[in-house]
Amino acid sequence: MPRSSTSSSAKSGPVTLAMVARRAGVSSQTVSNAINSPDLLRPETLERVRRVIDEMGYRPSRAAQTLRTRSSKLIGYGIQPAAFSYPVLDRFLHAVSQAAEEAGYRILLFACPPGGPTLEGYEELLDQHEVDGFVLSGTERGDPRQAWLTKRGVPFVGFGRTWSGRPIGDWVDVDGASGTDAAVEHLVALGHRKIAFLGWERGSSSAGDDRAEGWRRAMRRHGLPTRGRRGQSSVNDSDVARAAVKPLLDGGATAVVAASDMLALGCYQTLRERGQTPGRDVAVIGFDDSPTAELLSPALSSIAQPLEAIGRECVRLLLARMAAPDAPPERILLEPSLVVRDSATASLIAGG
Amino acid sequence: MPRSSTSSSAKSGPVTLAMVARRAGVSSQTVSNAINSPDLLRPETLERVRRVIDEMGYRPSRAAQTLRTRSSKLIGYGIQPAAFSYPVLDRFLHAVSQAAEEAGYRILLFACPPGGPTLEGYEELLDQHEVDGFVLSGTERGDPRQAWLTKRGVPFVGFGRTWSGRPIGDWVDVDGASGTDAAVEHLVALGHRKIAFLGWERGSSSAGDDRAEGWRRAMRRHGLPTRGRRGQSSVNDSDVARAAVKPLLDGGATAVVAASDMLALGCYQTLRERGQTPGRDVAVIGFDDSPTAELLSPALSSIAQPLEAIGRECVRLLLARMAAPDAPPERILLEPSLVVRDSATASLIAGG
DNA sequence: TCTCAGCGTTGGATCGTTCAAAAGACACTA
DNA sequence: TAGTGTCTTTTGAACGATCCAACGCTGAGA
Repeated sequence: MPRSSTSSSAKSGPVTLAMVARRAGVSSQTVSNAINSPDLLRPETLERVRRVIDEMGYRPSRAAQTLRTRSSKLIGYGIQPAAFSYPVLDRFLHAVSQAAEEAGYRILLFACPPGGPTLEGYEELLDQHEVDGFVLSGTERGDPRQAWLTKRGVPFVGFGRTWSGRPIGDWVDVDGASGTDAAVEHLVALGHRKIAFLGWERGSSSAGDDRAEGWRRAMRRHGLPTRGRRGQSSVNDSDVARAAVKPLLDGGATAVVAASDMLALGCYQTLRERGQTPGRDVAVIGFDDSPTAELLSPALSSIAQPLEAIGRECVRLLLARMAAPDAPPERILLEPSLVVRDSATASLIAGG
Repeated sequence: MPRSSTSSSAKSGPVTLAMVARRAGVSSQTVSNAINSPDLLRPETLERVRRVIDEMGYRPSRAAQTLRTRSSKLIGYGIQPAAFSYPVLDRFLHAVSQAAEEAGYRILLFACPPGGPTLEGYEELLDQHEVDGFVLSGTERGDPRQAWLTKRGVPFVGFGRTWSGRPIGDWVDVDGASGTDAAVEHLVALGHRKIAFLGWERGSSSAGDDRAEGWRRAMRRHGLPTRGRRGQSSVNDSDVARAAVKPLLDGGATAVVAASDMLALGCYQTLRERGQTPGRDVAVIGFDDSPTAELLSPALSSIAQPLEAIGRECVRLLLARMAAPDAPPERILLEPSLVVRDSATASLIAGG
């Protein structure tokens, strides 16, 4: 019956390879092989060693493994202050952690200073050999991290494309354009023609531009005009968001696709100020499917990112990069999915 | 001029203590002392060693330090799947990371399985000597973690009280009762008398019961009846939340204090269904001050937790416990602050 | 008959750091 | 001059794992 190391090693400190070896009557290298390359052992030896490992509750010391193999089995993730984070960060972190663990890795969190990530934290972690690689997120135009990590030969994967210049390194991203495109399709099917887009300032956020592009191309495909239907808000200001909606509504828009749930909320507010009801007078679709979306009244339709898949792919690409540093870069574009709720179900054709 | 290890060690691998020692003309122990106990060196030697360290961009290897000192300088945090997390987790994690870094520690994330944290992940991390201690959160009645960690002599700190039986270990918590008490005070000052509380099922969440208690005592202090004014919703179901609000409104409540922003949102919805306007017809105050609170219309008043202070205190208590394993436990109760927004500003007295 | 690759295992060196204790330098006293 | 004490630096040995080059033996191929 397996026993935890607690009881077996109560007085004598941790159980080591050598202790297991002595008890099993083999050398410590054999025990090491039993764990790392079991096929090298004769089946009966393997069985015996394994039994002793279980009996003694042996677990290899990560510090010693790291020192010897020069691999910490840790993946660094720099967490940014709240202002820059996004509403489903917790789900993303859980997904990445889970995927990492399945591959024997863990996530090391470190705090990025406010005002955008600097290289300092990354450099320290690397110089101390504390991590094997990084997962980046919140990469924007002019972000120096990818180029710097590439130059140093450090494995990394971005959640989010590299937007500036030619692409650097591996990344996983969500096809935001495809999401807003699908949103427009859904609205057109409901009978909407005057569909506006509420995003951020042009060029201020690459993901935002991408989402705008999906709207634009779907509109064009249906022969619908986009002029005067694109509203621009600043990133973190709900007042500006509310103001930006007004010209869209003045222009007679019957539906609004927003680049985030926060912007969609701004849209809700402006509608209410005008005595209109979101979902009935004007359809609204958000982006991110944040937890509050389904709690709003009316419940907010939103474009959901496949976070579990994102986490899985991030880890997969990162491990592949570690295994083959010179392999050609791999880029994964995942499809988001439109979650339809009350804010975008009423049909314009049937009248409502 | 300090140079990163990149350039100095481009071909020869990492800069080690021995390399610094050779270049500085001292033994490696002296270099170690220069870093860990500078007062042992003669000032001029110290100066010389330090210059070489800078020149070569030397940074000690954490793995080697960990192996030798048996301290990884890592703090474990088990992240739970989204359903159990709470809306300001990202800010909490950033705060803890930051505080940890200032003390030379980092946060190691690991994924807890859905359905509540198990001991397995904690045991593995400990047996492998991967972490020095833990920060726990989401502790509820019957949570086995504190007792188990205490028995094994592992340092930990809870964000959230231990509720079952007598208290175990150190913790940092927010005085939820004080928060809801203050909310009631604020509402009373506005002229409200019929103030309801919307919480979770009695006993299902200890923090929820605590928040209810603050409401009850403040009501009692003002001689206001609480009977029939406490609504109970289940934890993660917005339909139930909406239903639970109805009897409260039927009872003539002019204000609702909710145990979370999500519940407050359910309250918004029910009000709208009845053609009433939150903030004008019925005042609403939420809890957590999640990012969406200020984006709602009307902007939701909410009780904000001092997350930076929480992170700081968590780290402080944890380090203190590591330094003195047998010291009496320390418990910190922090005051939340009421953030007043449009959902609770209209005075009942002046009429509105 | 001789060479040699392969079998499963072992001993020894090594990763980079810190700890404990010894050694050297130097001044001061007897 | 030898002895004592203080201050500074060095030496040698861990810490716990993995990598490398053997070990002695067997059977196949030349």
